[in-house]
This record gives sequence, C-alpha cells and structure tokens, in this order.
Amino acid sequence: MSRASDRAYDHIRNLILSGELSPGEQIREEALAELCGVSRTPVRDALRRLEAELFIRRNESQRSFVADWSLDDLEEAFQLRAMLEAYGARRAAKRISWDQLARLRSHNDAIRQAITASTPDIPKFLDHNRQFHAIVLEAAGSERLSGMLAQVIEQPVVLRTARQYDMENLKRSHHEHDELLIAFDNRDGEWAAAVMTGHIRRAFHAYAAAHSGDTEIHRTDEAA
Amino acid sequence: MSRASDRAYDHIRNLILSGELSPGEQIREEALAELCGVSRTPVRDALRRLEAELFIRRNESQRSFVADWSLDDLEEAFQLRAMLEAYGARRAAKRISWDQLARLRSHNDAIRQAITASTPDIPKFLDHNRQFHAIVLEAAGSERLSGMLAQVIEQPVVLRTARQYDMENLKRSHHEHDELLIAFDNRDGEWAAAVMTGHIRRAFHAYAAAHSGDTEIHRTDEAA
DNA sequence: CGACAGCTTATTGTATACAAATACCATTCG
DNA sequence: CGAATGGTATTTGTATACAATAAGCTGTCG
Repeated sequence: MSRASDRAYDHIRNLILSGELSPGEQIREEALAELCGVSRTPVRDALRRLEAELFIRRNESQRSFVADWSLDDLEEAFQLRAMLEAYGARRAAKRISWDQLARLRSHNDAIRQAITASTPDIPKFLDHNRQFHAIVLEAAGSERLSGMLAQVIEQPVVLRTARQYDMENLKRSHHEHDELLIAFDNRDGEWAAAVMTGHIRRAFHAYAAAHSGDTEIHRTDEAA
Repeated sequence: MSRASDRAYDHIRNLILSGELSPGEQIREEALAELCGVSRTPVRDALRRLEAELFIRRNESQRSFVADWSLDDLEEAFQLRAMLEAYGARRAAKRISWDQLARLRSHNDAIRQAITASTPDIPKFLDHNRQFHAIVLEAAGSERLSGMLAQVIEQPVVLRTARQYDMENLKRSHHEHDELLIAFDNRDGEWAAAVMTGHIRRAFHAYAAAHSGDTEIHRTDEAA
C-alpha cells in the first residue's frame, strides 16, 4: 500500500502490541501523526484499518481508544478462531497442493529445531508457527475466511499467548501440526478439522492457565 | 457517524445493491464524490468501509472495483454464514432475555402475517426477517461475531436471495423461526444451532435453485 | 510488424487549513 | 451545595491543493 499510510499502520499497531499504548487509553489523531511523522490523513486511514481489526474501538462521539478485552471476550475469540481454523483445515485438506504440503513440513521441521535446541528459540517457533497457519489458510483458498481470521488471531492479548507456552505445550503444538499433516496427506477434511479444533483449544487453555492470576476484567466503554 | 461520510457510504452501497454500479466495474473516487455531493475525503472513508465489508475490491495498484462473486464464492459465504449464525444461536440460547424472546415472537408473527396475506408482502417479510436475525445476534452478545456476519450476510447477491423465495420457502422459513423459538424456550443451544444451520442452508439452496441458470462465473482481478 | 521508451493523462495519496462537533471547566442560579 | 448553562479548548470531520504513482498512448527503433 501507500507508504505513509502503511508506516502509520505498522507504527500504531506496534505501539499497541508493545504496550506503549495501554488498553483503554484514548488515542488522538494528531498525537499519532507526530509520532509517525506523517499528517493526520494517513493516520486516520490506519486507524480505520485497526478499528476493523478490533485493535481500536471508538465511542459514540468518534473518539478512539485502544481496545481492552476481558478474559471472557478472549475465550470467545479463541472459540471463533477454533471454529474458523477448523473450517479452513477442512477446506485445505481437499485443496492443498504438494508444494504447500512441502512448505508445511519444512516449517514444522523448523519448529522442531526451535524447541529441541538446548535453549528453545521462542521467536523462531512463533515465526514458523505463524507461517504454518498462514499456509493452511492459503490452501483453504478463501479470502473471506482469511479476513475473518485476521480479526481473531492477531488481537494483542492473543498475540502474547504463545510467549506463555511451556515446553510441554510447545511439543504438543509440534505434534499436532504433524498430525494435521497426516490428515492432509490422506485428504481427510474431517480429521484435519478435528485436529485443528483441538490445537486451538489447547492453545487457549495454555493461555488461560498462564493468565489465571490476571485482573484484566475492565472495559473502556460499552456497546449496545 | 459523520454526516458526509455516512451519506457517501449509504449512497455508494445503494449504487452497488441497485446495480447502477455493476460487478467488476472500476470506481473512481472523484466520480463518486460528485455523485454524492461531497469531497473525496469522505468518499475515501466510505470506500474503506465498503472494502472491509467486501463490497469493493482493490487491485495491486489501489484502484477500486465493485466486487464480483462467483457462485462458488457465494456458496462459501453461505457456509460461513451457516456456521457463524449457528454459533450465534448456540450462544443466544444461553443468554437470551425474556424481552428479546418476546421481540422474536413479535417479528415472526409479522412474518406470518406478511406471507399469509392474499398477496405476500415480501418487503415486510424481508424487514422482519432481518430484524429477527439481528435480535438473535444481539442475544448472542458478541461484537466480533456481529462484525463477521456483516461481512457475509449483506453481500449484494446474498441480499437478493430472499427475493427469490417461493411461497414454499417463505413458509418453511417461518416455521424454522418457530422451531428456533422453542429451542430458545428450552435454552437448548445445540438444538438452536442445528435449526439455524438448516435454516441458512435451505436459504442457500433456494438461492442456488433460483440462480441455476445464471452465468456469473467471472472475476475482475486475482488475489494471491 | 512488434516491442519498448518516454511522455502525457488519469487516479490515488498526502498535507494543510478550516468547519463542525464534543468535552471540559467555570460560573451562576435554584 | 448541586445542577444546569454557557463559553472555551480540544478533537474530529471535510474540503482543497498539490505530490506521487500508475496507466495509456505514441512514436521510434530493432
């Protein structure tokens, strides 16, 4: 896309993900414009996109705030994600190409290397994990589905999830990917969907366990 | 929302739904600005929203086109819609209030009246049908879900679906709503989800039957 | 005859100035 | 003392001018 608008988008998104903008905090277009070194026009553009992706909320009088999700909201996001990714896996099983299968295998190999190293390489795990899921989605071949999953996968709190993985969960994740590959090999959509459902739900419970002490049950504004 | 930006949104949306802008047609911001009687700024805003709702597509060099969906795309939209509305019904069964139940009943009564009149009142049916589904969604209490369904329900071609209903389908639709109400009365989420799944899938087949002769299997541009 | 380079035109992206709307605060009146 | 009202400041919305980019065309060269 356009340069300034994209820079603003990335910049603001990073500010949110890094926590420099805290959940519930109000956002002013001009302040962001200065931070990003662009005018308000591309900032407004970026805010619209981030709003569509639920990173940002707007109250009734158009003021913007960093979205702030409760644990309940988050569990629901995981449920939707499980449902949508399972659907994607079902479609992918019927459509995936040899090339895509090979790429999946390669990423899952990289994941294995990342977690069997003397000190687990979490960033590497996260990167290949992300690409693995992206390829499944690509094989599913549905733009609509891709758009919907974007709304549900990349939420700030969700993104932090994998960093909470303990060794046990990292290994399970790898093995679930393996099982998904076998389901794909057999073009068994139902199997693939079932594996994917479990995969995402396990990730949720890993998150919930890691965050059981958190007190993030407050929201900024209400919706009808 | 803002006045000019909203007017532009409604205006352009209507142009698409009415067919004055045909699927695949290129859209120029300035032309639309003149049509809407506003400047390009709010038009761009509206285009962004319509793009998020998949009414509009953009090619790699940022030119906008009216979205043009194949029958396959459409069936997939129906599948996603069935899945998401079933999920919504499952949630709604656990959360729906007496007031919401009463409103559902009232709308389904209006639907019965609309289709049992000497000449069926299709616009009335469509209006109350839309509100019925909106209340179920409201009872489900998930903004994320609402946003996703908006992407899938209001597609141009989908919107035209109900107009294709024959008398048989109109009656079935009414009875399915009735069954959904009983499932809600019993707080039976699984039943509600099952009824909703069938409800949407029947709607798809009604559409497919009515459009079996159409030759709309062409797309404007490709995506990766 | 085909293709490619360079120019021209069309279209979108960005900045800025100004208008409109909203929130915030102080003051006054009950 | 509290609530309502008014004015001021802050923030967002819109228009417009200009910059950047991409498309289309034409003329030339292989």
